[in-house]
Amino acid sequence: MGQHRWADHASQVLAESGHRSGGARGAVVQLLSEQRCCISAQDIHQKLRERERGAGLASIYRALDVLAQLRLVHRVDVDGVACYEPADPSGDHHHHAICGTCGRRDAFTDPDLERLIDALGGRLGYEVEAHDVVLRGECPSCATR
Amino acid sequence: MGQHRWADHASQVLAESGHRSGGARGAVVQLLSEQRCCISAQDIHQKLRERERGAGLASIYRALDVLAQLRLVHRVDVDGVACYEPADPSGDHHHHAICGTCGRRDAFTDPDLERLIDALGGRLGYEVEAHDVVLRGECPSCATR
DNA sequence: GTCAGTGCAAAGCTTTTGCAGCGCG
DNA sequence: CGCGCTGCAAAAGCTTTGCACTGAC
Repeated sequence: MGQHRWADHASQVLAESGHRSGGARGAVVQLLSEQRCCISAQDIHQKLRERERGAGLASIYRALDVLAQLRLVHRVDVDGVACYEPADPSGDHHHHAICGTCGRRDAFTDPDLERLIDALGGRLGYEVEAHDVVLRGECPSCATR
Repeated sequence: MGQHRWADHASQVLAESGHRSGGARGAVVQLLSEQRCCISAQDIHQKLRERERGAGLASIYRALDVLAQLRLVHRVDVDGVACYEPADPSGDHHHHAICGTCGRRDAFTDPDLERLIDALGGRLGYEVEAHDVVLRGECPSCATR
């Protein structure tokens, strides 16, 4: 999905659910829409400070909390810290490969994987609402070095 | 794998790598071997205190750290807290389904899933060392209630 | 004007680290 | 009888909460 589309979609959903626009939360939405992969609250804080528009750390956490409850972002825990990324409203989503050496994070999708996981939920009797897959190892750059 | 076998295996690997036995770490290994699914450091602390053999929280974290580095336990992050479980020395492993309502954790295995994930690593160019799959939703008990 | 949103500071949690003493090998 | 292990306490993150103020509607 295009970045702008998500940012617009998010603003719209926020407005429809009675939230006000502008301010710190707007900056968070804007920054999130530009990310290629998931990002932590601390990283958001720092990146916003590098721009003209700083924001309090607490406001960032509160904004992310609201966005997560509206299902506009996904939360992914990476090594004990919470990372967030825009959620595709169409339901498409991806998973992550994380390099243990350089910290690089890559996203990938796989339809077979999704089908398999759906089937698994049924087998277990679980009403599966979400699922995460994380691969850990060395990224192509680090592996050949 | 049987519980005793893992506890014995762990003790043996610890001894072979120059670690001493007994004490807090022994209690952690013993407790871990009795668990059906992953458990957090805080839970270990509390369960050990309920028995005769308490252990300092710091010692538990240090023990888990050593065990993880020797690949005797797997670390799984659940909602921002680290959980640990015995690792099968034969390489077999399982994944987790977590109920968002009651907190129940179930383990499951699936050979197809393992194969698919191995193939994915190759496609991405990653040297995959580990992977985690987490299903979130409602367990059979909560879903029908 | 009202009330959600914001920023700062303080508190809460999990996890890590420093250090002195104990005890296994 | 040395050095690893332990426990306590303090410190170091990440995240949440309290409170007064600002600004959107």
